[in-house]
Amino acid sequence: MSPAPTGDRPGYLIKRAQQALNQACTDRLRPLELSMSQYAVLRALDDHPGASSAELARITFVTRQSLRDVLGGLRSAGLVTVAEQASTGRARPVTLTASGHAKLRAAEDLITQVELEMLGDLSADQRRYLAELLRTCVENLA
Amino acid sequence: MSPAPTGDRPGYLIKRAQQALNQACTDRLRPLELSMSQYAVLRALDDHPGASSAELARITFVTRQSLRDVLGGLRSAGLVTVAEQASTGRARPVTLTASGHAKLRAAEDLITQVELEMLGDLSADQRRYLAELLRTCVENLA
DNA sequence: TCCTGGATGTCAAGGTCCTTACAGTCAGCT
DNA sequence: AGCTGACTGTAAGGACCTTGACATCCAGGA
Repeated sequence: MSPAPTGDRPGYLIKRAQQALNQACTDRLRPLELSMSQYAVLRALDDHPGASSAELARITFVTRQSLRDVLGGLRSAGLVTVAEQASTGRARPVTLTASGHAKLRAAEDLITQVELEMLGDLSADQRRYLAELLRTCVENLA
Repeated sequence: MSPAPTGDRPGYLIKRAQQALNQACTDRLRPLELSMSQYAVLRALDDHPGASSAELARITFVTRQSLRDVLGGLRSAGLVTVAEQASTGRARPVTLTASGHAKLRAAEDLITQVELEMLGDLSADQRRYLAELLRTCVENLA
């Protein structure tokens, strides 16, 4: 039994797809001066208003320390604000600013378009099935 | 038309799957003192013996500069050697050492196992279909 | 022959992410 | 009250990746 060729392995294909998608999104987001990491945090913040840094880290599946780096950029860009006072414990709520909201909406349009291009002429059934298979993969690894 | 929930978007799922797979592989490779980036280069080098640094960069879809960083680690770990003399132009062939080969074989076994876990009880048809859909996505973005 | 374009290697700087480590805060239990 | 454990924020250092820039080498055409 010879192993499958590199280009046919599921791991390679998933990495490859994510790489291509990330590249395409990064390119589209460049005019907005927004990185994919920053976009992910804005998105998480929109879904969970007032979340703390640690919460955002869990939501985006990175460490608190990584998120701190990204949050610094978002703060200095004026897209988010961090409360001075902790709500509970040491956790300080982070909130989107008006320009943060605007930037997010603009970014979402671009990202949505890239996703549509990626899916191309796949049928609704195929799209659902792809999502289903990927969810299964994630669950199997958890 | 409200946009799809974040967790249902294809982009999110692909990123999520890659993140989970990468995490699992990184954990398994830790005992070997080998990173996923290093594994990718060893694999590319096994498929393309004597490739130059720039060639390896193209194969692994990163920049020459990125590959240089990874190659430094592989060199100091004694897993690869870089020819002193350029073969043509400035391109110097990189080759796997004996311990590089051994390390790669050990790593491949671990990675293969992780991939099998990820696919779980998916049928052969489902696996082929997943690969097919991912390939289509990559092509649509190219 | 010259010289222009393409490819390669390299340096520098910045962004994102990780591990390891430490300090402050709170809830629950003794 | 005092302690312990869990959570949060912070810091330092390293790995990986990017863009931009520069020098070198080779092939092909004016």
